[in-house]
Amino acid sequence: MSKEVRVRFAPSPTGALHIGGVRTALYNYLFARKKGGKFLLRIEDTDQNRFVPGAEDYIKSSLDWIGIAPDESPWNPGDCGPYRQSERKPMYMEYARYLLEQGHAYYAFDTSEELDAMRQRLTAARVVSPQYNSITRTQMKNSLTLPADEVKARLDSGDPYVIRIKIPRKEEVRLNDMVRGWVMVHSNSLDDKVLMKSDGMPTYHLANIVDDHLMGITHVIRGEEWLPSAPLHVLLYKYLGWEDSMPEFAHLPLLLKPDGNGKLSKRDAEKHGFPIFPLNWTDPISGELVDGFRESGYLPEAFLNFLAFLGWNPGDQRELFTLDELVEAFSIERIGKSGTKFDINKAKWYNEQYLRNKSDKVLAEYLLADLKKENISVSQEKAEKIVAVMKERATFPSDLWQEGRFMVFAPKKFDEQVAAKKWNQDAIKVLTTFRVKLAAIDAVLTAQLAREMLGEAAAAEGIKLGKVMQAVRLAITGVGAGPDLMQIFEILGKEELIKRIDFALDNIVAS
RNA sequence: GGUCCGUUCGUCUAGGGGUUAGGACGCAUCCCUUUCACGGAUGAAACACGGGUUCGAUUCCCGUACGGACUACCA
Repeated sequence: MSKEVRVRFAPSPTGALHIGGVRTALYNYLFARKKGGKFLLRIEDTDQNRFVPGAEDYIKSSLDWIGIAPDESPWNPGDCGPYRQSERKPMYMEYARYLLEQGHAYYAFDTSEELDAMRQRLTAARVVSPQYNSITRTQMKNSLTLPADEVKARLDSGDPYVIRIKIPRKEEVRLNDMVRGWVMVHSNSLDDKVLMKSDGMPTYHLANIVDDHLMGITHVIRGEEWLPSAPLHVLLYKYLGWEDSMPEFAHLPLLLKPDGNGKLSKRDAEKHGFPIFPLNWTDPISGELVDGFRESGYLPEAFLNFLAFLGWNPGDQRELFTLDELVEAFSIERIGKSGTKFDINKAKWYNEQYLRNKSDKVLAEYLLADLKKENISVSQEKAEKIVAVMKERATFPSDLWQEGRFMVFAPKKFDEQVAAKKWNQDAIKVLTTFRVKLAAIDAVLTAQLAREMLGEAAAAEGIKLGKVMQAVRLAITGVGAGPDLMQIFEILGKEELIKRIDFALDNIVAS
């Protein structure tokens, strides 16, 4: 029997959660569900300088929005807590000490000025990669170069120090990535990364390995930006004696800019006018607001579906998937290797698909909510009729109202181009006759009845209905295009129609 | 610069030693329709380049180019 799958999403609370992060979380979630395992969330807040208030709530809300809440998290702890690295601070030193004892790590006392000087010296000497490594460490202030008593004295006196990993000089480090296959790196291209910072906090590298091990993580699914440091992580598992339980790695392709190249960034959102964050976010320091998919009118199921397909596909030609269907279809093997450009058109298309699949009842709620903001009230019945005819042309729920304002408000002005082309004596005659007929009926105006009456009006004037339809539409809605006119007539009703015809007759100026 | 990763229509991608290289978004045309939209149909549109290996390569290998990530006491 194989071990229960446990995966984690491990964001840093340094600002709004980027869409790429949401995708990483989603893939982790899908994999966990598919394998009947657990999806955990761990907050990686070891850098106290970069902590941003509210970022953690933002992460939670984002995942909740698309329905992928973690099984274990700071706000829903399991047996492996705490789930914030800052709260796990006391746990890391033990492992750093073990590394020290085993000779795989050492104390370093260099100041940042000394480190800068070292890098400058190496750069000046045209060393290809100036780094703290097996060669340069012999010239720096650390427990490898300093006499033992001085090291002890420094530690005892509370001198600031860091603990660095001692990367072996000649070793081939390899890992079998689930999306990329074998990746090999020679240890001489690795540097002696800091494991414990002088403030007593671990760096990402140590904390990550320790926590993943302690939390029983079986698969690490994360962004490709981590691939270069994965060999370091492999080495840490080995030195900590956890090689046998080392998780499998899957490095996800990055999300790229829609135009040109480069990683998708906040600037792209501003430049192209579409969101790249799941929810609205106001920076607590600058006060700057960035738009979210949710507030921009994207439905969570559409956003989710869109996101899943950024770098993954099911291998067949289906494109519309619910979360459950995604779970069913998901596999890491079908994740692509290359970076993915972000195309907002596809996101809009998904939104349209999901919007149209919603019932008129649900859609009416969106409409009613928008109407309420403007203190307009219409009946549930009328709202449902309106959305029924509007939904085929809407991308966002707000379009239901924005594109259909004429359903409530009579036009005050009329599209001049349409008026110039279509408004003529024939139109005026037909409308006038139609108005008379309308005033004479008692029955409730249905689309079918409206159609008959308008046809009769045209026939009475000896005019082909098709010739004047657009003018009629103009008179009633103010514009030249829209949903089926007879449906609009039915929704508007007799009285409103008469009013609008009268107004149009008085106000449209024919050219 | 160095290390690592990648490269099929504009975009997301399927495929894989012999295919008319398939689908989706977007675009165009046509049909439906009183209009627009929806829907339907059709079309334009791709294997980065150069060498191998092979009877045959877009597919395998090697280079080149291009792109990306990383190169902090940030994650």
